[in-house]
Amino acid sequence: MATIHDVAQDAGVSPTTVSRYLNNRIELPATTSARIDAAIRKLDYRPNLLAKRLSTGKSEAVGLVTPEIREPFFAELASAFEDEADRHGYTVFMSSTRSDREREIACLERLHDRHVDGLLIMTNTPDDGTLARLIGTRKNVVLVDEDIPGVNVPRLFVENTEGAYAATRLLIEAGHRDIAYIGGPHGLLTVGERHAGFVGAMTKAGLPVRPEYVALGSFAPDLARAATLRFLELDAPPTAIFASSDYLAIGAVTGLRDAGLSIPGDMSLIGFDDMPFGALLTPPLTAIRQPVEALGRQGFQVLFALLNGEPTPMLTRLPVELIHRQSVGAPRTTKLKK
Amino acid sequence: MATIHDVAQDAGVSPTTVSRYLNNRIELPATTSARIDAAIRKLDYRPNLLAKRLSTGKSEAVGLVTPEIREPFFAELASAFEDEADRHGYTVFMSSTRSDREREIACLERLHDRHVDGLLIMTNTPDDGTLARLIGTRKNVVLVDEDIPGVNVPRLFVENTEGAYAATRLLIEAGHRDIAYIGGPHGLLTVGERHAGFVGAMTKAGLPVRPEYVALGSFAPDLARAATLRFLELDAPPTAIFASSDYLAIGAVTGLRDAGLSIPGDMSLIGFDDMPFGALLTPPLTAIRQPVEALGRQGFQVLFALLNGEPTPMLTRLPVELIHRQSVGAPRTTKLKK
DNA sequence: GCTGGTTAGGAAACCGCTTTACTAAAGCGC
DNA sequence: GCGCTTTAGTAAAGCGGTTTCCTAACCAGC
Repeated sequence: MATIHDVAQDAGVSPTTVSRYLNNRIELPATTSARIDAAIRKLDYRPNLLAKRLSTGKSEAVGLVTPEIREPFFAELASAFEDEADRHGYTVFMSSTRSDREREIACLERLHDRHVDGLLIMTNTPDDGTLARLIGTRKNVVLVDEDIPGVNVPRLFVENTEGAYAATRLLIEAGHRDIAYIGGPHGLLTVGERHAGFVGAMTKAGLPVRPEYVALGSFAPDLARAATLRFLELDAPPTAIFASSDYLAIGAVTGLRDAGLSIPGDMSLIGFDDMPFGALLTPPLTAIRQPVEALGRQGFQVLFALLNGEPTPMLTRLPVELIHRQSVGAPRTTKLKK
Repeated sequence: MATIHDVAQDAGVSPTTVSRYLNNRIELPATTSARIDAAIRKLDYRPNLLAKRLSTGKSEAVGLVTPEIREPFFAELASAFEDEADRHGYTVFMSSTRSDREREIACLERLHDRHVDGLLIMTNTPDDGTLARLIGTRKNVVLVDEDIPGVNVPRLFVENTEGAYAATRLLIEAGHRDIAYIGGPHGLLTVGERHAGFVGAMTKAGLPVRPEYVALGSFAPDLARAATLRFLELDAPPTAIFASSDYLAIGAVTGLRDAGLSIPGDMSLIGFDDMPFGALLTPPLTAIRQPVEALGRQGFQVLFALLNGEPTPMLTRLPVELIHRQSVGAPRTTKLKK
């Protein structure tokens, strides 16, 4: 492969000149630049990025850390992030940590290793402080969707509380009083905020938040399914369920289906995320839509600003939106068959 | 940040020694190695990967090129691929080309630029020869899922023909004679093979393949929806549809739902891929399952072998599996309401 | 005490590019 | 034709490793 030296030699100038010409750090007479251009074309020269990076200390690559790229929420976000990065001339290293702390740490190391210039991190397992400590020592990190307590980096979240409030309000306005809530793991910002929104709406409406109607624990659909079946075992099962992610809603749908119940006839259901598959469920899932595309794009933009030393908002909240579909109806009037 | 020189100085040896020690290219007396280890720990030394790569010419990173990471098939595959790569100490550069030829080419360039050591490429738009020509000049490329005609690199496909044959057989055995087929864009191996499997099964059963029952064109669900509605306009609409991808099946489901028809009562439907959401549809989608996890893992393994100069199979075919669910039933006995 | 083989480790070139500091030559004003 | 400013470049020192020779010191054998 041709190097900058070969080009320089062919064009009869020094490598310095070629380098500076290529990086627009010099004005060259037309004849000289023409010779360089010709040499580049003739030799099919392409700068060795590795060398360039070693020299400049920049990699023009950013990392995207997701818990699991298979999950539509992260895949959608990744897609938007990558598109935006590409548009700015950055390539992206993508990692699925599978919620493994070791792998999350490895990604941070990669940043340390100058593998990437910056990192957008999404996590969905509560941090014991390890991550926070590590991130504290790094530059150019942006947190999206979920917080890691104790780190002082730009963060991009959605209006979780407002969204959950709106979701709960919708159920209340449909006439529900016995509303169950399925959330994710304890100790997560999104979980806490959405729960707070739920509690807020209930309280404001003068409705009790009954502990047996609340299931927190994980983001696994299976647990949501189990929680749903547990709700149905109660003496007075709820008439509506608010699942704080579409993934959890799927578990609820499965549970209800297994129990032979209909949505929204026997049980109303509302999700949070509004993933494409939500519209395909029967009935199509009513949900709070997260602006996932915007989350990805703005996530990159914030990171980009950070990389360029521009001022960045330390906390951005993106609005959510209520998407009306058909999984919410009036409370059932008959008893559930057991 | 500490460099190898700092470590060497602190340990009282030369950088050469540290480098060789770190790369297991030298046997050192315990006292010396202990001093080096201590220095590394003390200085929190981490080798600069960029420098290492420039020096060795290897990047220990591989690229994964997908048309669209948002699509579950690719996301699932990416997840498995990444996991396998991680296990081998490789990091992965992931790209969503959005089926943009320019971006596909850019990924290939990245390989050229030694950004990555190898590339696993998935495409779903027919090639006009551009890609083939470019790949011809590159080393360490593996093709997965879809072929690019005219390139001589290891390829990893599934048994498309057999799968389509089995899907069609299932419909035939359920009593269907008027079976429609929705495929992807012309000129793609998977499309051709699946179509061939469909035609094969029909012919073998002595059934006619009616051109008005065949819709080829793209992988967009919307087109599948439109095709489905077109089928319903026919004087004698088919009684079953074989969609050659789950994504297309979704379009068919939407079309049928819009037409107020039930599955499988009015129309049987079978998909190809068996994505997680298939099980969530109502009714759950019967489909040919592609071994997407294996596709990802073996894809990496083949690439890994290639990188290490080991012999690699030039063509691997992974078996598919028929997943029985509830979207296939007996042909309707009554006329469709128009 | 000399030779030859280990052991332990180092000097220097190199990977390909960037960048700082510097200069030769041309142009210009007077 | 002398000094000053531009113009058009260049030499060389990095960036942080790896790797190919080397060599100094020690020891065994004769």
